Amino acid sequence: MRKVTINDVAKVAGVSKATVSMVFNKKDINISDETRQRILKVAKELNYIPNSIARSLATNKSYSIGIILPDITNPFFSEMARAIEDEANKLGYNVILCNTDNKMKKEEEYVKLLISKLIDGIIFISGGESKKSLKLIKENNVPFVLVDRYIDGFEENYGVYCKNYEGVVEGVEYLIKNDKKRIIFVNGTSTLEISKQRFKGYKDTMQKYGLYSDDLIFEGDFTLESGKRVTEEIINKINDIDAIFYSNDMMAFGGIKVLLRNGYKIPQDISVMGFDNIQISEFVEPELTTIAQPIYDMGKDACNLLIKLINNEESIEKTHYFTPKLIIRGTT
Amino acid sequence: MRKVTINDVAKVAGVSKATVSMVFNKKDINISDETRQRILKVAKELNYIPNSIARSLATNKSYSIGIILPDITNPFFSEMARAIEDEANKLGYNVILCNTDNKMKKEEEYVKLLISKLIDGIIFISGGESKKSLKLIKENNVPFVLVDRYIDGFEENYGVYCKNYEGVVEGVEYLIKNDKKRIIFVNGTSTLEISKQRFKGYKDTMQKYGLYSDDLIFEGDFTLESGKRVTEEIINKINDIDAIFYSNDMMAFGGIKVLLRNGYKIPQDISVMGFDNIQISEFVEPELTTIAQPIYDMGKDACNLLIKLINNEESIEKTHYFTPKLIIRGTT
DNA sequence: CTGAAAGCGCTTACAG
DNA sequence: CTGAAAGCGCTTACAG
Repeated sequence: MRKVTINDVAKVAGVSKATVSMVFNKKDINISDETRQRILKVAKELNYIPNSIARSLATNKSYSIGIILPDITNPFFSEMARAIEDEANKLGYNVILCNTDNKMKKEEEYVKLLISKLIDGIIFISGGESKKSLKLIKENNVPFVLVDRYIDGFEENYGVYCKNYEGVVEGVEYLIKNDKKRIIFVNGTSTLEISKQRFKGYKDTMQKYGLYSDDLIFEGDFTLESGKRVTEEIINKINDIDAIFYSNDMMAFGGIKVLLRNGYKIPQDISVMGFDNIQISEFVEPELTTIAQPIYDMGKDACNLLIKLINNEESIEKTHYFTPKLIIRGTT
Repeated sequence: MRKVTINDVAKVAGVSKATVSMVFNKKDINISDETRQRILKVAKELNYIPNSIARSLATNKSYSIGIILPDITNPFFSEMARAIEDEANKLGYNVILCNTDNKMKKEEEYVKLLISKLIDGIIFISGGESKKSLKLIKENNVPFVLVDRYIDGFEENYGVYCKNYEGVVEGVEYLIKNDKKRIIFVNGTSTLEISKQRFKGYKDTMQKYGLYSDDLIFEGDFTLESGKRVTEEIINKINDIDAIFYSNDMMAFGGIKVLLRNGYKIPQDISVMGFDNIQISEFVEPELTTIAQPIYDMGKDACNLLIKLINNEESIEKTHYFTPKLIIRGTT
């Protein structure tokens, strides 16, 4: 059961394969309507599915993009991936999924793989410095868009980010306006640029109101587990806490568990705020007050940007900054 | 900046491209160690990355598999996808992600796309009957493995499933043993085979103990929203509820919210049980008692099975059934 | 131990 | 309006 090829269609329709090719690629201005119809009919009868691998080899275009991210299991990334895939599909591209677990080695291997598959472009949510990977990508002239995670030295590249600093400022201002004074900040992995930005937003705002103090700062790694661990540490060490600002939602969930189990009432005893607004923040009870990143829009935008790059539509703004938004729910 | 090809490597190394090809494909038994080393060295210097599109065209193998699923944003599927991608990657394959939203039309379009990309195999988590899609897949001799969702008329095909019936039986038995008598069952989309199996597990067990009654049955569609909606209906209609068995975790989360908001204490007033054991079931407080599907193992197994099929390793069991397991947590 | 040549299924100037 | 031919970058018998 050999697959039917363009040759089969051409033979049956009594034309050359060039003509068939043109019809299928809509470069058929010069082909008589009669011929076109005949070709289309034959192709249908034969259940012809064009071999896009052969096509890619000839055109040097794969209509595939790669999406490199730490872990699809993390709701933030799965929502992002969903947005990207939706948009890519709409524009005729499909998406190769790559989970890196923030490992530089895995990133690099995936990049090589993607290049070897003649990928048209890459959406890259980096797990760290990603030096070698980015070098490879650039050497091979593969268009790419960085998302979410800033990378040192790549400020000049195409990227879609969130205004982390402003988001945290808005959150802290809100807490302070509601008479919270002792506001703990739980930072994420402190080597990441986004963590630095979020922390700075907190620090600047607290200092502005004369509320800053070093001993209010703790550090997790963006995981639920770390949220639990840090929160236990917090309630052992610190008295009279008014609120805890977790720099992402996952850590906030972990924190809420620990607080509830230790008899704290949320928000009566302690207010809790997160960052991201992943879907689950509405699952927990009370629902999480958080700084919402427009995750879907960011993914969609990143994909659009990438595909514009692929099509050589230059002269576009290189970096896009999305504005996060305070969403007040039950934990404050 | 043309990409470097096998020809470039061959020329610089002073050999034919056939020799280079053989070295890169480990078919180099016949090649002198000296030549091999020289080729490898040149390749490295030139940063040669083989063009696997060309390779695919020549070998009719893409080392890509497609994974068709309803929605990567749903934690059950993202955990599954993660398992599949991990395993695929380990075996040298990569994964094209396809979200269908349970739409038959989207499934079909993706199948065509995957076939045109010479995909080696497909992992198919169907969103319904999927007749046309499966017909296409079969006509084109693409190996495939069904996962999670049974499809009528395809019992004879390769598939990886969970023993839904047994799982629910175990859960209901457990509730009954703990003196629950009025046990509500919230079914999922009732047209799906998995829903039928889960419902039957409930019905048989309840009848066995003389506890069955039609008015204890409700129906959602596996979404959080439907869990909320149905639960509101339940507390308006039914008195003296001992427990609610939701046929997946997402609906249970929705239900828990509604129960808590209406002043019910869990598990003191009402016990709650879910099905799946997605990661989030540990995020909520109290943590969800649920029937755990071995999601990761199932995904891993499905991927392994598929790749065996791709390699023509026949004589394997066609259908794999995984046994779910009761996990007792805070809601019972 | 290595090379020349055909072929995978397309696309794309070019010629007519 | 349509076809012949070259080429995309590999692999794979086959010959020596």
